[in-house]
Amino acid sequence: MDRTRDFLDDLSSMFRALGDSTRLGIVLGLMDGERCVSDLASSLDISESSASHHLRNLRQLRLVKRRRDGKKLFYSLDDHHVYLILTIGLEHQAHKDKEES
Amino acid sequence: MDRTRDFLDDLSSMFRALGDSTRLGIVLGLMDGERCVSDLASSLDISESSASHHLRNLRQLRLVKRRRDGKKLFYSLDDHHVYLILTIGLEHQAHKDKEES
DNA sequence: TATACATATGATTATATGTTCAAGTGTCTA
DNA sequence: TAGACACTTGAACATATAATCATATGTATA
Repeated sequence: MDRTRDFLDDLSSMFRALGDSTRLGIVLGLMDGERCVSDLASSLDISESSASHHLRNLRQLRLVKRRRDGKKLFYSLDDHHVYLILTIGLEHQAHKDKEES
Repeated sequence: MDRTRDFLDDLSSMFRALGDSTRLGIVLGLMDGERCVSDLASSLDISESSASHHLRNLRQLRLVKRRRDGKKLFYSLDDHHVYLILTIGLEHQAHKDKEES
């Protein structure tokens, strides 16, 4: 009955999902709007299979959602919080980079 | 010369650091203020060695900082962005939990 | 300065995770 | 309805990572 543990596990899973540079590239690529798999794969220079695996991971954690249009599946960020977390992460990183120079 | 890649690697490293439930427990435990290693270790029910390893990881990424007072080392969050990211993460998770019920 | 305390570090090992490849599913169009 | 497209899935493998244990370091105090 340890909800604290589950909560920690769930939240850390979300951060872990963003903790892979390929997946992070994907979600950052979705900040401007929806994209289909082949588009993401080619712009990130990864295989469609790899993109698909990562998108599955992100979708299971409800970080992204998708809709079908014909043969294509368009992915987008699922929730405003995801956008916020990414924005602050970007700020944090920019701030660190500035300090280092 | 690929700064984009480095930027992605650095940012994903930060998220990855928060993507382990033990480390996440540590930083959440620091949201209320500084704590020493033995204190963190006992409250999270982990060994001091494990706590120390994780704190080292977090410190290398500049997510936490420390100060010495006598024999003890007091750790705290390094930067306001870290606090913000955690806050939004907590909100996101609470929001998801609510939807699920 | 010897001892205890608080923490750090390095090596080892077991597990988790990302990538790849081959095969499968769903959708459109000729 | 056959073929092409767009994507998904599962298995296999290689690498990354966390936990543990033994040892080392830094600090206070008797």
